[in-house]
Amino acid sequence: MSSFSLLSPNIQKKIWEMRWERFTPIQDNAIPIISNTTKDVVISSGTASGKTEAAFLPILSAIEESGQKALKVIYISPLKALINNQFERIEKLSSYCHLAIHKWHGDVGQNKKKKFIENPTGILQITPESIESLFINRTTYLSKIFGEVEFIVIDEIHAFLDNERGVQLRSLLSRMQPYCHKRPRIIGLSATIDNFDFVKQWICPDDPEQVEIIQANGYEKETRYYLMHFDTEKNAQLPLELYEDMRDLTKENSSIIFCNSRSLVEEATVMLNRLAEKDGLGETYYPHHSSIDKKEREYVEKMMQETTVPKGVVATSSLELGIDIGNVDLVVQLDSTYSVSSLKQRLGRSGRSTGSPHMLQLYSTTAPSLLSSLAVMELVLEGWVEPAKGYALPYDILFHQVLSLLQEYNGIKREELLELLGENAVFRKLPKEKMELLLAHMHEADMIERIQGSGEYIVGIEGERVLRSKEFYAVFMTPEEYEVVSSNRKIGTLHKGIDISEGDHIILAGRLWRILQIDNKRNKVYVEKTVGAKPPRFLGEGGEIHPRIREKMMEILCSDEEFPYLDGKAQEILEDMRTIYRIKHIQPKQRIIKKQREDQVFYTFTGTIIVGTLWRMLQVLGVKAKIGNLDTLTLPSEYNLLQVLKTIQEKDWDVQELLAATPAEQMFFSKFSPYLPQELIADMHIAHQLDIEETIRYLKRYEFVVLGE
DNA sequence: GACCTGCTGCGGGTTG
Repeated sequence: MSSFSLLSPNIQKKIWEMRWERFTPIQDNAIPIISNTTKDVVISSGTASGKTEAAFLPILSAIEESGQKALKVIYISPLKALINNQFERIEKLSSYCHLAIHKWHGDVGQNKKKKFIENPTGILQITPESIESLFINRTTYLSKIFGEVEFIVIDEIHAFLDNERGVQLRSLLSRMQPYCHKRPRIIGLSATIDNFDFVKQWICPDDPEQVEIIQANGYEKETRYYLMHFDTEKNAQLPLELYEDMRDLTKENSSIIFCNSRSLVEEATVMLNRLAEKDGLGETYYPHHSSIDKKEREYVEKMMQETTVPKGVVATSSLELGIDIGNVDLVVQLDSTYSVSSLKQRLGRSGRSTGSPHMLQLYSTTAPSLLSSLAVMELVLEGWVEPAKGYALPYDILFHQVLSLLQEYNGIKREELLELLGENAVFRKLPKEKMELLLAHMHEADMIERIQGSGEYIVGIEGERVLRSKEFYAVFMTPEEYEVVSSNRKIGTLHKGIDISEGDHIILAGRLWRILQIDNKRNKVYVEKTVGAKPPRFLGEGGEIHPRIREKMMEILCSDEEFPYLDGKAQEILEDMRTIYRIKHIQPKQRIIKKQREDQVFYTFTGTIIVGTLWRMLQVLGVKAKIGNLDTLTLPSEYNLLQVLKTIQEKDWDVQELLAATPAEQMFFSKFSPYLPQELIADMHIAHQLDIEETIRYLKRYEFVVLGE
């Protein structure tokens, strides 16, 4: 235990008390670097590898004394639930150190917040949105809170790398800096990710090379996995045999059953409980997704932690991040995930104790889903994950942060504002003239005003309206919802915009309900218990699929490789899909266009952004195409597609042409984009949705083969 | 062709 001697006596005492025999590999690697250097650190490894302790043991040792007088550590989490989980964990570790630990998020009462503000010491656990609220509502306390901070720990940092929420958080970290006596060290905790260069840049843009990456060396748990296929007709309910198989598998094991939609979670829960009832066991499966009431979800989480008999939780990605539901034996994935990192994270949730293997059961219900499941699983086995790439162009968050900054400074000179933005890690690279354009636009719309005389900017009348809303703090979009209520008990929510009527029967939170009344004014739906119902629909958007997954699918189609983890039916379906590729000797460097009687289908096998760009290019050339399942392009057979693709390749594309062909309702859209001038929305659309260079490279890289009827 | 995340201050009412 070489790391042991680096820790303070009180922490050592705690470790003796907990009877730890050894540190995990990640802890052994992290403790010396956090203790003996002043570097920023990323600790990257799977769930349950002891990352929290790897960071907090040395941090608590370092701040044990000074932390009793001032706030020394800010722990930032993407989830309130994670803060609540980690609160107990960190409190336990620090029980001999006399350090205060404070929770601050939307569910924490005003009294506790007031108490902390008056005497900020020790450790603060907080969400990005609540940090935003400090800058807006507690401006006079910022020096007192941030002045002595030495460590900023960011949990699940991978959840912040590619989205607007991460831009907001990174901006807030930059905004903290002027209040801190010295730059706090940033410690990121992450699931396994790729592209560490990007992460280093994110953490410390001024000196990325000083950031140290710590990974567990080599040791990986044994993984057992199996894929079964149950062919299902389009839009039909999943076959009973599938549910029976799933029931058998989860009868004697605790499990998480991941589904790709909330509706399916509801359907599967009811079906599995019916089967369990036949065994005389009653309710042993519980649904978990974001449209189920929070209290109900917390009950399920707690019950999973404490149960001694095998139970199953049927979930969406709501259980993908580190919410503690205890250990489960088995993870089931119903149809392919949309990303490799998602499957990897889900897989990591199985394995009851350190000795027992990860267990994963994949099911597929359609041929394309089988192929995708296989590709994603093979990429997990190869150790590949989607690389972090960031949020392309953050003008929407710039708008948001300008309002928040004006509130924070309560009047600021134009030059000072531009200087602050120029120092901000996420806005510094934006062109000056675009920033000026945004300020002029905000001024014109009364979002901001200039005080006569001093010329300082302040929040304008319209800006107040945006800033003073509780919707302001979070930068991501949320759908409008009804609250579903039964005799004064909250059950969950339904999306507005989905067709529902009084008298409809729905499944929600694993139970069957009849809709009594829809109150559009109060956004409430009143229900009563019933029998016989279908799950409701929810709104959703298609996401982005990385090209590598599609390429892998094509490689699988073109090879003879056998996958021993497939059942007979899956092998049969795969062989079926492979036939035409074998007969025509198709290679992975080729892509095929199947001519049919009335149309032709182009099997692109590349990522969504490239297909989207290609589709827009076809439109500019007057070629009408439809994007279908698996990102295929279907177009009338009269076109000579080979000729068209050649034209696209040789044309000198101007992105403005593609933009001009894009109707307003298909332009980039986010929570704050409606407040931007057209020019900046267009810039964002280009940066986020179009990739001419990659699309041309794709066309050059592959050979396209036309197959007849 | 989907999923997930977050939130102030204040006024008015209710509950222990």
